[in-house]
Amino acid sequence: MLIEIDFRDKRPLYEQISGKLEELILCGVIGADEALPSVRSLAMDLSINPNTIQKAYDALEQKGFCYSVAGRGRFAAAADEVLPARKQEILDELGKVVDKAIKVGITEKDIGKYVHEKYQ
Amino acid sequence: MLIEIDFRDKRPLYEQISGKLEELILCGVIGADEALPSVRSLAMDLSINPNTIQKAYDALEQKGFCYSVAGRGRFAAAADEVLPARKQEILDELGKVVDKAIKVGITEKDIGKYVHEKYQ
Amino acid sequence: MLIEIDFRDKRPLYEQISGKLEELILCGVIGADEALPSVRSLAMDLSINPNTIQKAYDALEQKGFCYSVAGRGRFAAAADEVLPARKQEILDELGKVVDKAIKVGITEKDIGKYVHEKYQ
Amino acid sequence: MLIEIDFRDKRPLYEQISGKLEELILCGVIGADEALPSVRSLAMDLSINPNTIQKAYDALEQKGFCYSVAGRGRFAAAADEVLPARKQEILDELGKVVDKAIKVGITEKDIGKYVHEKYQ
DNA sequence: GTGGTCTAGACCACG
DNA sequence: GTGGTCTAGACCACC
Repeated sequence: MLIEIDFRDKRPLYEQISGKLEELILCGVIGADEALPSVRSLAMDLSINPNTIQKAYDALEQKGFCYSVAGRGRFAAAADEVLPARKQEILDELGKVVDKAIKVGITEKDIGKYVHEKYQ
Repeated sequence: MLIEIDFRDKRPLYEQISGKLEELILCGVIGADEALPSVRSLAMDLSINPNTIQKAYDALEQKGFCYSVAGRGRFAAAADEVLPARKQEILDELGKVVDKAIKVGITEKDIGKYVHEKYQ
Repeated sequence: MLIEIDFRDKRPLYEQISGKLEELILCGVIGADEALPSVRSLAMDLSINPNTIQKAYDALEQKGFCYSVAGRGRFAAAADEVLPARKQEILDELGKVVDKAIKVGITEKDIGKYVHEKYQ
Repeated sequence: MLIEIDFRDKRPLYEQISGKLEELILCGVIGADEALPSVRSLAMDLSINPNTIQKAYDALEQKGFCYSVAGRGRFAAAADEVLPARKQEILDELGKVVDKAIKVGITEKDIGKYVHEKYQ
């Protein structure tokens, strides 16, 4: 699988996992209506308690990144459906960071330069 | 006092407190070598246990935002001494957000526009 | 366990504990990613309050000697990751002592002889 | 006066002060049987509580660095009388640091090189 | 079970 | 009065 866990990461495991899956869905690595690995198989794969995977999937579904069909499994939502919300989420985050930057006297130009480098 | 606590905030109390104090010191509201409120008095002020304040102050001191003198009290460090580190910290944070933005297809131009609005 | 507490020692308990653990990790007695005793169990072991152990572990983690995983426990960092910093720390300490020695007229040769004996 | 206080120093004030005086006496800046400043004048000088100075002088006298004459004041001991003890004290300290160095794998050669630089 | 946070109340050294 | 350490016991999220 494409998911790797970083045990040093301070975020809870389930959040790491759901985060990774969000990415995979958004980037199209997991296509629309494609089946996600079952709770048990993914748990085996990552050597992690199934409860934790369950929690990750619950969070994912709650955010609209996948849907479950009773008795059949879980399937990815279409990237287009969740992308706009996700974009807004990121922009909000960006807003907070910029606020902090302004407070300590980082100029708009500094940020522009820094961002530009990232896009190279 | 200039510190207020938000009990709905998910962050631990001590982090909220040390965060606020960081700001106040960085922005010069608390000048270099100015005395910070004593552990006990701030605890009374915020109706919070002194141990929690102590922990907040410990974190603050560990980051270099203040220093303590036995029997005398606690004093703010000069803003200049900690500002550069703080700036870098914020830029790093910015970097992470931009990485996410790139991943979901937000363009550099979008970010630039968004940032520009913030600076108005 | 390999940790013992000396109540005559003037250093605070948490410092003694974190100090001992630093040693054990640096010398490889506790290998990389090996689990450290849990806060509660070590507290029982040493007949010490869990909060004190927690504080010791916090200090340890802050210095990079271990990392914690929520719900799983605490694990030692690789010795290689922290050894260089520790070496520098010791050399700095050495520097201070040598400065004092110079001030009172101890010769380089005296020190050399003294150090040499230690290495026998 | 030649004494300066560093409020960021974690050592208690009285220890800083007695330490500085020890140095001055050992290096001969304050000659044998020379009068030390009175408690009150030194307290004024450093803007410090006289009790603190008193404590520093007590420590100094207890270590043999000075002696007091009732009604006349306090006078420095001869450097020769206290030097040997002080030298041994420093060598002991050196021993502890070297022990630590050995434990983390610093070689005798490394130490030699480091010490040599200090003596340049 | 684990780590993390918080409260309550005590004691110490320092100034 | 100040900061610092320690104990006792509680609650939470995570696994």
